[in-house]
Amino acid sequence: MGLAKTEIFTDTQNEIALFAKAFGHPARVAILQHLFKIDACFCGDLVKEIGLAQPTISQHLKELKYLGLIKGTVEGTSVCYCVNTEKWKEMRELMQNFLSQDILPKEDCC
Amino acid sequence: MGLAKTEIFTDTQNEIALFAKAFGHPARVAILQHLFKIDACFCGDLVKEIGLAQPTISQHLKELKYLGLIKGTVEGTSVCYCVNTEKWKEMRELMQNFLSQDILPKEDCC
DNA sequence: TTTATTCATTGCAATGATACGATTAATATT
DNA sequence: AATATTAATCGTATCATTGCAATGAATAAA
Repeated sequence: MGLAKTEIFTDTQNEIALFAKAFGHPARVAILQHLFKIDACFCGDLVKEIGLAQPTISQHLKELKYLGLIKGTVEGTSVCYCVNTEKWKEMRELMQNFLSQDILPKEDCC
Repeated sequence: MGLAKTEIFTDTQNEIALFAKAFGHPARVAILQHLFKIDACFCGDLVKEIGLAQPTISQHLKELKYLGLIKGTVEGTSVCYCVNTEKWKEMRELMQNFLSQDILPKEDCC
């Protein structure tokens, strides 16, 4: 059916999946890396930097903005994007919890 | 076109996206959490635990196995699944590098 | 005001992902 | 051998995602 049955999972599981899905495309990974590297960036610069069409970049930015991972403020005809560090840390906390489940060293069973 | 243009991104960016996509579904998050919790698990147990049909769980397991994050060994009619801790740590290294880009405290620009 | 620039939105085509019923393959059990 | 159990695979339906051309909206520059 192409639809994830979110209702049978915990909030945490769904939240992890949502953030992970945002990183599930190399363009969004590249956008975030670039925003971290140069602090702030206009959409047009990202189009040049990444190499995808402007509507495509705009769409990826929209998703990242929807999750709160980036912010965008209008500056004349341009829009300045940057990482929302507050939300980023919140997300990282969640993801690192998930990634660090194996603190206790265990033997692989199979 | 529904196709990510992987050729215009770096290997690292594509790799991050691949692993992230694996965590982009709550069922796979739940499967991994359960495998960590009880060390090893049969497919049938996961079907009961998660609440999705057996073919669906089997499909999710296949993806996790393809990425090397889990291992599965046949035990009679059952298949025992467990986390591949080696690969898991490798993946975590990659993801944590990405998640820790903001070590230097910066001001949000917008 | 006219033109240019910048970016969002819309609409479309193509592909991917999710879910499951039905079936198949393999081993255990009787 | 016949049956049961377990899990993979196949086929199919449905929705999601990706990408871009075309267009629209808003501000800046002439």
